[in-house]
Amino acid sequence: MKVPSVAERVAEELRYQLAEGFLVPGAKLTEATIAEDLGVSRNTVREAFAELAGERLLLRQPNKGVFVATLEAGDIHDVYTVRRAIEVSSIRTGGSPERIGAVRAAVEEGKRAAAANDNEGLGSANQHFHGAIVALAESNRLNTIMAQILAEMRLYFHKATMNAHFYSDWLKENEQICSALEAGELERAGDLLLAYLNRSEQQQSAIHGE
Amino acid sequence: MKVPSVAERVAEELRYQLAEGFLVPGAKLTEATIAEDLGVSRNTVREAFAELAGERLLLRQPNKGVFVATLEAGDIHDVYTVRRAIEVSSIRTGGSPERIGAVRAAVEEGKRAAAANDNEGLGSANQHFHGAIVALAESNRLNTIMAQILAEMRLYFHKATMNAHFYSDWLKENEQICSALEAGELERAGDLLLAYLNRSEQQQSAIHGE
DNA sequence: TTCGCCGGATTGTTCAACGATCCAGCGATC
DNA sequence: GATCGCTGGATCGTTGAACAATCCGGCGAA
Repeated sequence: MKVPSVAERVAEELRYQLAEGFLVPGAKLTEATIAEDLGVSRNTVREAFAELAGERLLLRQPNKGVFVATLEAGDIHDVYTVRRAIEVSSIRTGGSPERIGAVRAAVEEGKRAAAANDNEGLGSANQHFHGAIVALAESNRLNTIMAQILAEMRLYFHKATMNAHFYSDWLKENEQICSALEAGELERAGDLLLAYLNRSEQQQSAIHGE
Repeated sequence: MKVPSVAERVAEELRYQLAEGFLVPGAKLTEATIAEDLGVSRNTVREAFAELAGERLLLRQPNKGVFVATLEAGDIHDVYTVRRAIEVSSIRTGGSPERIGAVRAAVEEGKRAAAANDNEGLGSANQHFHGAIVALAESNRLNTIMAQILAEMRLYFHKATMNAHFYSDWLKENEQICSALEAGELERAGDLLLAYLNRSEQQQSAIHGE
């Protein structure tokens, strides 16, 4: 029976287009255009913009317009700093068996995607994996923070910048991390995860502007 | 020369009133009333509401209105889970001498407030202390997350719930943490900070609903 | 007492308008 | 030929009014 508000649906549609890469970083979004395209009022678009700007997906420049967020110098390090903080902290809490099961499920999802040569599926499986790790901490706030970070990464590090062998390493590593977690070796799981995040940051830095 | 937008100023005014306790948790904010009080349009108020709702300071209930956020069951644990993740992680990065100096400055600020019996000052000094710790990591995103968490805590754990001896313990502890940080004993500093956060959570849980 | 309906109040959304601000282009000046 | 300043058009920021949808409290009927 619940019907999300129009503004919410507009935000959702924009989020989708951002994740799919239909809107590339730096692109300008004109209020009137979006309003007309989606058959909605300019004020409503405005509200959606405010929401997405709060999530750092859009950048609002007063009197100039809103633009799809672009990667500034230091942003990569910034994002990974947040991930190190919340992912490592979360995995070290251990988590309930159900939550650990969700992590395992994400690992298996990745294996299936790899077997099917589904590059797209590999990406989302990896995101599910890291989302499941944060979920171990049972904190709504951490979960939403992580969801925003993952949305940012989908935007910045889009399919174009992702090649297949990029994921292949992760699979083995995710498996190791998950095994350590299941075995209760929280210290080791945290160390493995931290090492992965550090290496991933290096790779991304090397690919992008550096 | 930069003039923040009207919506931004409205949001700022509401943030102030929330921090000062003029607006208590659970209170209803009627769009028309706020608009008239601040001499601003209803649409503008709406935009400010959206922003504050994104910061979890206000809760939006569709077709019912916006209310000052209230502490739900599990929220205390949730907030402290976030703090443990980002504060401990930040302090373990060490940080530049300038940033460490900022932490030291916050400690001294607390001492002065204690000497002057300035209860109000003690509270903000403590917030500066923890903000400075997060700033060690040099991450804009972590800083804004922490700022939001601190705003939430100002709202929930307001002066009324704070008594003087609540702070007195912290002073010595902050001093110890800061000393360990200055000495480069990052592990110990992190452990001390973690212990403090755990104890603080227990205290708050005991005071509130439990 | 409980149920259901009604009216007032508030929200969700749209629309039209106007001043403020920015930007590109163009001409004038050095 | 390059720089400066102006002008016009486009877009944003904000307002005010309007109307449907929804919620809430109260009142009457079963």
